[in-house]
Amino acid sequence: MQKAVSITPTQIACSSCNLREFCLPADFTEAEFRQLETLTGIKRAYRRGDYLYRSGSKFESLYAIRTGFFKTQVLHEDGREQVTGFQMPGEIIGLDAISTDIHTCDAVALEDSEICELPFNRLEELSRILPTLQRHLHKIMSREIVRDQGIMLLLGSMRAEERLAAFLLNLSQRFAARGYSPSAFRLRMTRQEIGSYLGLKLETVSRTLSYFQENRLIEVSNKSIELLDMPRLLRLVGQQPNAPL
Amino acid sequence: MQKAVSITPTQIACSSCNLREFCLPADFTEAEFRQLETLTGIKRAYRRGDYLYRSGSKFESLYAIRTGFFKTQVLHEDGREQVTGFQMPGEIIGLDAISTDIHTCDAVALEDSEICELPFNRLEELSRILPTLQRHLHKIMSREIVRDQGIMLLLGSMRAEERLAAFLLNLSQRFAARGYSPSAFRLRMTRQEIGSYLGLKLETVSRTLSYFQENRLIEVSNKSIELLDMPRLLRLVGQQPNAPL
DNA sequence: AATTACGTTTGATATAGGTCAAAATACATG
DNA sequence: CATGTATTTTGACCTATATCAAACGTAATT
Repeated sequence: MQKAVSITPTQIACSSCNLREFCLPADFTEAEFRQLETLTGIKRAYRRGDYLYRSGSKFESLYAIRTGFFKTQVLHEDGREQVTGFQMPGEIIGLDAISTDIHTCDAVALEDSEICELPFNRLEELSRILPTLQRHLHKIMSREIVRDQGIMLLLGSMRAEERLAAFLLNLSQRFAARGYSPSAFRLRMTRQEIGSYLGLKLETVSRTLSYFQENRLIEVSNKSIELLDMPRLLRLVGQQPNAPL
Repeated sequence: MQKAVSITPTQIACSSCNLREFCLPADFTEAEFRQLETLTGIKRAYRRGDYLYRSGSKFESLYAIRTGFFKTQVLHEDGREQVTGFQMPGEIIGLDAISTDIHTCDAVALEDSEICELPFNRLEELSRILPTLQRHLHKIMSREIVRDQGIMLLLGSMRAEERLAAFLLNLSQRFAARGYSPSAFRLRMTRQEIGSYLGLKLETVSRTLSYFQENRLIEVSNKSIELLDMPRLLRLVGQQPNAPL
């Protein structure tokens, strides 16, 4: 993460928290902003491997990622784990816990990170006063539902190559939205974690990446990825079940 | 669907819409109820196969299912489809569309059904006035996110038998919550649709059901299912990857 | 009641991805 | 810097599930 995002007027007020998701298309008035600022509360730093919260812990706040990278995972009693997402700056985590006031997944820092805690009660109060904020909160939750549907489609009906291509393109697009290169980036997660997210074994992830490289679709070197042929990657994702590379 | 759900005082006010999800633990005052009732708007009937909404159509309302059964599905450009859920009375559909004001999936009636349309603007207005309703709406959306995480776990790390056992137990539990038998019910969907939902081919669904039957876990006859051995089904779900039946 | 369309079951066979294992590489720690 | 630990790659082999195909039921339609 080197380059900063261009800050539009509407983003200044909460740029301290990098609340991309909250700030995006919001058209708050000056007065509303001041209220919003009372919300953007405690900031915290996390080291790689630290848990932001654990499954089972009490829900108090949503968290906006300022810098760094997180993963969320649900654990099955028998020890199997499923990575449910990778989150980057500007994204909000903790939405699952609203349902029961108990977190239903773990959130773990994949690198040293800073987050901004958003006490949920405060957020609800404010969103009763600020319809724009209310709408925004709803959109964020709905977006998460849509994202999950996309993952179901991926897990339920794509083969390994498509899953991996979709994964890389998704990261690419999210980096681009943050002002970073869409075609060259560093993976923050292990092959194992990618595999868990995509419903594949780590060996399959590794093999498929190698295969993409042989075919000049990407260039991989450990965690460094370069997307060499986006059009072909895109075609791969929207393809018939057994289309050739 | 033959037996009605027992109606608690808090459920009377909106029982006309069977808004189980909204009514569950809500402790509204008399006055609040009257306001809520202004919301529960248009009721509509759908025939089997009818679309409640389609992917791409404009978002106006959430829908509460009063009677009947629906499925939601997302379509991939190449024609592949993924069933993302089966919904029964008292459940709310349409949450995905809040994100962009456009529906991102289709909702199709699996049998003749009645729904109750909840204009979303009205719902947002009301939930600014009624914190209980606001909280409730948030919980419903969050619950959907949690449900989706569960499906990711299922699709990403369970094998066919576990998926199907989890599916049957989930239906069982939801029927039970509505006052119907948890152990004998009729599937409203085809093997094909079950397969799509579980990331399996219809033949695999059929074979696995037959296998369960041979092992006296269930009794299947076309769409009629009877769960004969819930404890064993439960054990099957929470089991090591390759545990024996 | 006969006809047709649709859904389900079952079998035989193929294959994508899993499993197991070993070597190679990167990364962290004293 | 050296040493140990974790991650990644690659190979050989295996298995769960997909695919293809045919027969069988069931439910709508004439």
